[in-house]
Amino acid sequence: MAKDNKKMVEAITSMDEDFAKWYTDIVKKAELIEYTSVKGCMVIRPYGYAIWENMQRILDGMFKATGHENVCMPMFIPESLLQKEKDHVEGFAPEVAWVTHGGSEKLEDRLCVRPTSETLFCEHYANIVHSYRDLPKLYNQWVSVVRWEKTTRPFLRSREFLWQEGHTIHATAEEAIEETERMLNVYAEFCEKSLAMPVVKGRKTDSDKFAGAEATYAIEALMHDGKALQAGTSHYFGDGFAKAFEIMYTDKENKKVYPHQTSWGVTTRLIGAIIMTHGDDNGLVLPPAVAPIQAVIIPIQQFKEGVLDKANELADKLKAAGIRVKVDDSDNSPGWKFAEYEMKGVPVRIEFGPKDIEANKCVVCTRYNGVKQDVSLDDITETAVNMLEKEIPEGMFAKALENREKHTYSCTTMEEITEALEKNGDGFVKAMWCGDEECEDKIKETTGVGSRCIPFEQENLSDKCICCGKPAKTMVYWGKAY
RNA sequence: CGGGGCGUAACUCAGUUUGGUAGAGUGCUUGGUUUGGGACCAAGAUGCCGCAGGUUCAAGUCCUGUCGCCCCGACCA
Repeated sequence: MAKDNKKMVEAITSMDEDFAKWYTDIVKKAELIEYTSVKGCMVIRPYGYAIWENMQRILDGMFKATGHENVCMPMFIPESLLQKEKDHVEGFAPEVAWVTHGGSEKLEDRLCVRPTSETLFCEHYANIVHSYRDLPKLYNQWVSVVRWEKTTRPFLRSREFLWQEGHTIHATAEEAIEETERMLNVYAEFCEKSLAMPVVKGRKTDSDKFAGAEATYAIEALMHDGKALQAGTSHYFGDGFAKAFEIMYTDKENKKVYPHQTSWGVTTRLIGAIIMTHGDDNGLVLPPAVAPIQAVIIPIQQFKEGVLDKANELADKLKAAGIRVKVDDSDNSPGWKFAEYEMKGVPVRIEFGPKDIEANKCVVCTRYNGVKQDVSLDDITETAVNMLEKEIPEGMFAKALENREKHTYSCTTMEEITEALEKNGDGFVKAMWCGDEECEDKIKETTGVGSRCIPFEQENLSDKCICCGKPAKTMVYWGKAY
């Protein structure tokens, strides 16, 4: 009886039973976040924040390697500045938070808390860009932004969230377009290599474009429940913002011309993406590259002479190889610890007790597939490094890719879409499209799936639009989205 | 913004139908025994029953209002 009660308290809801509940169970029980008294604003706890710090470190290195510099813009935007670009303000105004008072005094011009910083960068660029010699500027910032969302969910949609926003300005359209693509590729590489999460690269349809952009590119990932998640975006602005903000430079021919801009971003939503891509009914499963703890050592019969000492020695050995390792010498039972670190998604667990010491080995268990094996202490460093750098990320990627393939359906009629979704569950639908927004809307209305992106990797499934039957222009990925 | 659900201990919840001393399990603290899949025994500490009014001799329970959170839709990273 006591045992049943315990299960009720400790267990997480299974994915099949209620995916949304499973998700919130995980973010709470893996100690990633805690709710606060402000809706949509969460405490990112040390374990969750450490994941973000690891993401930051890797991405920031990639940004620096591609020539970018970090800056920091203010968090307030005067209303007049936000309104300079028409589409932009229309897109964001409905969800901005306003500061109306300074102390007890009402502000003449109210200030919005940045929902994104295009306008701030533009104002700044107008001041510092004068000559072709000033270009390009390849800037990025790591900050938080605020969007007053109605429906909020930890990591996936919060009112304040952490992100990086890159903002670049270039002499030519070609250069800016190249930058847009480069950064999308950086994101894709990061997701696939560091997060072991397969993504589809493509362009957004016009109806789904960023407010003020000429073209929006995105990487789309498929979550375990068959819903799509936009994992990163990269926008090409052309010279639209430059015109609105009067940014001009003098070119080599001594003519005043408009520069071309881009922006691109990823957010803490990626943590949500990891949860929903790799997680299982035992909890979180973290890709080694971003796991705060990569290997946890669980001493067995730790009260016995020498066990803890040897465990710490083993930890030191692994640390020396650059592995983030923890020895859990708390007085919880081994079984409790197994469950705890599974919940927290630690990629590698090492069980280590008297039997192992005697046999000069340890028991290594990999989180993503649950496989347990004996490894000689002579080989443990090499084995662990290989697991963390190669075997686990590759295995996780393959598993995620398999799930995506299983839930990707090529369809040539509307009925096929409905059938596929009903029979196999939500997922990506590949179908041809004429390019007409009316058809886009109609497909969503009748089948429930919206356009996710026009993938760069095109396939010719048919010559006709799945909706109207007119000649098709492109193949589109459709899906239900987060 | 529409629909649904919920606010009682740190957590999960019972108690509300029919008003009458504030409950359980888990967790926490202390001591002991345990340790290869969420161990066991014993002793403890913990409550503005979301908030504000009202009805009543008496309100966690009834009435009115209000705030918040979660889930599902529509929209958005």
